[in-house]
Amino acid sequence: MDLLIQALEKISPLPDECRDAFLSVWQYHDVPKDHTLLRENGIGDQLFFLEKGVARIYYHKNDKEITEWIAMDRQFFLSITSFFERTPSHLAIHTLEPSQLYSIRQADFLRLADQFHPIEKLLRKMVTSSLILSQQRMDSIQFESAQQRYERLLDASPGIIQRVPLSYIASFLGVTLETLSRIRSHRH
Amino acid sequence: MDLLIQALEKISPLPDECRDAFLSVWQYHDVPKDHTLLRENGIGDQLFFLEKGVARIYYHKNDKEITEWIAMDRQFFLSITSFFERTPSHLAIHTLEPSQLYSIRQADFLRLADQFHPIEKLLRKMVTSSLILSQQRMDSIQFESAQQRYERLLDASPGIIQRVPLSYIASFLGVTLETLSRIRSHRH
DNA sequence: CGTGCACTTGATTGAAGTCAAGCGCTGTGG
DNA sequence: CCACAGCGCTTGACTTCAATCAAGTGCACG
Repeated sequence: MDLLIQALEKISPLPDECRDAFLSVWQYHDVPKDHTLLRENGIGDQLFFLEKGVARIYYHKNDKEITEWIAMDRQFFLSITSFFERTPSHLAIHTLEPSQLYSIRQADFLRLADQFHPIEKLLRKMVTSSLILSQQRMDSIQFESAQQRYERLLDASPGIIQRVPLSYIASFLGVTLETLSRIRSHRH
Repeated sequence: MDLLIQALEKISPLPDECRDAFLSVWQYHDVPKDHTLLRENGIGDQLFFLEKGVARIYYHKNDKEITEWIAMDRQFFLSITSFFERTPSHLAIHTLEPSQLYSIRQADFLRLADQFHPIEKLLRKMVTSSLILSQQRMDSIQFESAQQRYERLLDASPGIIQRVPLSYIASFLGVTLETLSRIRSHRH
């Protein structure tokens, strides 16, 4: 649980008494590669912390699979679209490597936030960073070419190419697999 | 100040003692049409509440003007990009009608959030709704045609066409003025 | 009565999607 | 041990949506 605690403290420090209450509502999962952690069961209202491994959040939209997020070691991640009841049907999480991760239910998080000011603050900061990421991604989709988005991704997550199939990366970048392939061939 | 209080209470109720402290840091502005409220002065880290009127937040990106948001009566609005120090240079706010509005500095908001749990919660909820909006908009940009985005806007803000020049609406929708014009001519 | 602004219309271009075929592994059954 | 099936990725031809560039219209106001 050390890595989780560290990551939390980095966002916003928690006094001991509420830290214990908070940590107790996280669930640990140790799963193999290609494991489907969540599947269309309506319980997508969770926040995750990936201690080690690679995971992918995706959902279906008009029979197409959309990769909403790819998380790697020591990242928090959530399906923004379903954490806040705008639930797209069919949310799923799927590991791409053997992974260890923690999850917390939204309801538990909110209950503790009501009870403890520092947890409310932590939550606010987490939502804020999600918002910033969301804006950056929107900006990227709106104003950058697929080429630039790809280069930005390589920059932000070096090594992702080795660990994640291109088809998922393409979907995450919002382009087709063919387009991604062409981007990769034109620039070395 | 009644409309502001009402709008705040609707998001998250505030006990009297912190409500007074909170309200005291809001600034009132009563400005004519075509008034530039903020202009490239680096003080874009503000949240606004538009009591009455129409306002537009925009910034410059490679010499082009990007309309980030158009707010109408009784809406909160902020430049997400600059409220959280990802500051794009040259943020500006501009009224499109005579308007009455309130503003609060980010620093004041944060200070009071630290002091009062209910204000922290209010802030968290506001950031959360921004995040949801941001996601919806991203989704819209990524998966919908310009046509569909336009129709969605008409739905969400009927009357906006009468009150806001098409060039701003086009920029807000992420298309050129010409494209918007064609969209409008093809469908009634 | 022009000058400019808000918008429209037309012609051309470009980025990415779609459909379709092909290539090179890897793993499994005969 | 080979053969072929399937997956992951590439390549090619064609289409589509929206950007760009370039005129043109019509109205508002000084």
